[in-house]
Amino acid sequence: MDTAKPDTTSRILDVSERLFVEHGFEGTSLRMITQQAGVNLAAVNYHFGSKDALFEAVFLRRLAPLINACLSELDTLETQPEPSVEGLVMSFIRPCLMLSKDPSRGGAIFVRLLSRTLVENHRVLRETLSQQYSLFVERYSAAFQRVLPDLDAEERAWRMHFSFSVMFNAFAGNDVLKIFTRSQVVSARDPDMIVKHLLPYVVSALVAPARI
Amino acid sequence: MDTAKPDTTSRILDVSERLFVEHGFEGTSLRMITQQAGVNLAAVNYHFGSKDALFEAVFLRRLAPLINACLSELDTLETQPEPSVEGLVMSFIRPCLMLSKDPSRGGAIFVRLLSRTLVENHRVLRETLSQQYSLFVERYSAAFQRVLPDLDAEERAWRMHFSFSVMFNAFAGNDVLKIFTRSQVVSARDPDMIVKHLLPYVVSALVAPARI
DNA sequence: GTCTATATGGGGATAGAC
DNA sequence: GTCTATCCCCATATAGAC
Repeated sequence: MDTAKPDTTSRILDVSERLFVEHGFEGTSLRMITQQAGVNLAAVNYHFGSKDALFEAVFLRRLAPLINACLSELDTLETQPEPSVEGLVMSFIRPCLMLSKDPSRGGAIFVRLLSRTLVENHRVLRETLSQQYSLFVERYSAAFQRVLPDLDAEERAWRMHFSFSVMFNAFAGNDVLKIFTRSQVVSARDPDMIVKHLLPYVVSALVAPARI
Repeated sequence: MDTAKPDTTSRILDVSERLFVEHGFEGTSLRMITQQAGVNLAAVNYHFGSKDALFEAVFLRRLAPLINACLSELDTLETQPEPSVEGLVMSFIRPCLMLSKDPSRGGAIFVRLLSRTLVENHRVLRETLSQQYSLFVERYSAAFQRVLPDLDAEERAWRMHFSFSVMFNAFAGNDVLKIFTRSQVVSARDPDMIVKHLLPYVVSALVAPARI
């Protein structure tokens, strides 16, 4: 078993990922990071150049594999003669599920970080990443058009928007009802439990006949 | 027309609400707030005591009216012999819509702040507010049980969870797909447009027959 | 690559005059 | 209630020894 501690760069990335999601970008100091990573304070600037660049590196490490897994699922789906709505939804859920079950727990944390950074509307998502992965939305838009051809484009776009919203928040573990109650209504941490209820919910909403 | 500038306390609250949602709690300094509000740096500590207390005050000003509007809608609903799922969903949407259309724009900003603070998992939502408004979840849980009696409790809780998640994020203007594309898939800023598509989406998912 | 020491600036909070 | 001036702490970043 490999119990040797990873190199400095990885240790910083792992700790940063956790601290950024816990305290946010502004709320996390280099002192917290380097202390918990067991490295010297100057190490972040030596290895990454700045706190901003470190933040970006945290994303670049995990986002590409996630996107590529989704695109690969879409490739497979497109070879099928009659792709189902379930299949399309699962092409997004499956990679998220994979992340959520990451034994190192880094993946599960990353989805939360993505969610938090999205709501923070941070520069790294607005600029660096959005232009890099716009293909993702194009491919999914086309795929949704294929499985839901009877909806007009506007209604289809909204259902897609809502569906990604609920799926993403489910995996990020965002529980709106937590605002109003200490005890959670659902035990939203077991990924398989999430999917068991999430998939039928989203599919039902997507395939509902259009209102007149 | 009343063009007189509001008093110092209100000005600080208005500016804080906007800056907190824009830059987050940690990313907003008292210097930014007092400068934009056109008041002295010491004013925040004089009127609110601390930055933490100011943050809490920003919430307390708007959350109580929102909750009370929802509870009042539920009261009305419970006088009806056969409340519909649409009616129940609208009992949450209507007060959110009212906020989103607040002519001073403060309300619309507040929903975003609520969303951001939820994801930040800030102390003020975890401690101060959750115990104060746990009645909200109890009332909605009971109401969902009444309109969806055929679902088992677990499935109902999950559907309720997902529904609040998608509704709340819709009003907060959170667009997951923005991560991957500069241009938004939907023009998510017109509240009426949101509701026109949101209500059917949520209702379809809620009323779908339970899977075997 | 790693460390210590430090430069430089901004943060929240407050004392005390007006 | 409002202002100035200031305290003290912690932030990021870097210089330079090892």
